[in-house]
Amino acid sequence: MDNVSRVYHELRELIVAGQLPPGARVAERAVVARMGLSRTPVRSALHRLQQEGFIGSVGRAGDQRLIVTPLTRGDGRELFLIVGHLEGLAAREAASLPADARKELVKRLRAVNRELAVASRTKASPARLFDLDLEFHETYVEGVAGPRVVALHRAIKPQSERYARLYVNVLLDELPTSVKEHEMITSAIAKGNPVAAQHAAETNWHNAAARLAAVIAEHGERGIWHVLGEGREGRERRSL
Amino acid sequence: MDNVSRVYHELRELIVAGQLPPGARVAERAVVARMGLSRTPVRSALHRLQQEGFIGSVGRAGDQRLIVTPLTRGDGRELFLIVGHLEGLAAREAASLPADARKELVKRLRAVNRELAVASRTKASPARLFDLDLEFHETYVEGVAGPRVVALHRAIKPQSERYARLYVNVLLDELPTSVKEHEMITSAIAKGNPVAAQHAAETNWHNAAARLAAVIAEHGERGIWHVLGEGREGRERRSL
DNA sequence: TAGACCATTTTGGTATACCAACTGAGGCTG
DNA sequence: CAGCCTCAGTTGGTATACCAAAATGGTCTA
Repeated sequence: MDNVSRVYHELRELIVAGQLPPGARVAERAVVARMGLSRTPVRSALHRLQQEGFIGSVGRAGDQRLIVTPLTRGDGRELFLIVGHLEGLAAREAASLPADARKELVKRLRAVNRELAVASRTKASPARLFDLDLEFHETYVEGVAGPRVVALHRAIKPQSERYARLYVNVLLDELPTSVKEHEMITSAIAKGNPVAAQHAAETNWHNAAARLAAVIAEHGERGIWHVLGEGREGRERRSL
Repeated sequence: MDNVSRVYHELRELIVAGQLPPGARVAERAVVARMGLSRTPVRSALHRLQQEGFIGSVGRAGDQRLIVTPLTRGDGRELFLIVGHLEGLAAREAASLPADARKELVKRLRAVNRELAVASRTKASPARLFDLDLEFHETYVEGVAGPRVVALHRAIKPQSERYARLYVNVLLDELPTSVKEHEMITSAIAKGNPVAAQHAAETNWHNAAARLAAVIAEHGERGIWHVLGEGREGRERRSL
């Protein structure tokens, strides 16, 4: 399963990073050529990406052509809400942990969130802010929630990152709000209040979904059109 | 993708129905022999089942043996909670629908729940009660929630059914409670109260998870041991 | 010149042969 | 008789050849 994992992760990375733009064609044989493997493992990886929603198919049944899933307003909203509910579940579990484990967790959460606050004030690079936000959320999901929630989270969260990366600059303005919401989650976990923790996490993402929807409504659905704007100068390959 | 789907659904049906007991070995070649296809489509279907959690792997990396996912208390609880949150999301969307669409939906929900109440009082067959409960939940998920939620629901809900089928008799005693909870969901949707609808749906499943955990704690984790009790008379094949 | 039609190419799906790693049982040895 | 070792069988992974259907692009005709 090692080779197919490699293909899976490499392609996923390309998609999340936007180097394979939404709507771009993804052809088995092209991936094969790029990766130097046979079609079999590539095919497995593509199936997995397709099932998880990174890749979609267009055309009727029988013959399907694979494309990178477009980024639409509705899809983004749904994605954020799903992630929010998964993390809500995780937060609930986190707040139900024994007191000492909770204390440990809260300590780590506060540390990360403090770093995020500082980085936000000092206008750190978007990438840095991103990673810190990511780390905060991972902290109360990984190792806390059950294996199924963690697996779903790992599969779905990166898809929400596609949206986040695309609208970074606009979304970063709201970072102070996020920091406050993070503190809400943390303190609910600290108090051992599962309902409040769940609610705080869901609210955080619900707000993010609303912000995203507003941004997309204003700026239009980016990414879909990028594909058509080909023929530019020396960019990296924009399709496979 | 047609052949793959056939294999996928047939195997999934066998697993959910319990004809392939938890822990049973699932060998590619055996499935190939049974289905009369080549390994390629079978392999795809198995990968999908594995990713969704119907099938698990045992043994270290490199060589993995596939088995039907065991039914444990922790896994059941997690599964029920996840489904509950997905349906909570759906219920929330349902309650946010325009008034006329909501009215239509509520009408169908009430009809199904009424049927369920009657069937419960008249001690209808477990299968019938099951299908009605299933239909109720499907009604406010399918066609209401977004495509991603629906897809996740379709992949995960059947796994919770494995538990439900295994503990039918015990779970059916609680059916009147379920009927009441269904009415809570329905009326929240009728009132157009998203928060209440979400909460009602989640509560329904949260209670179900608690009931299931209690039953499993009392009766032990069934299913894992069934596998060992092979060699009996003319049962259908219990492994592939 | 515009439109329709046909051949070529490209696509994903399938079957199959080969491979390395692991399992487990049997025999051999002390 | 116990323990170890070897070897065959089984498993999942990979590469590859073949296939049908659909998109593509060019040409021929009205």
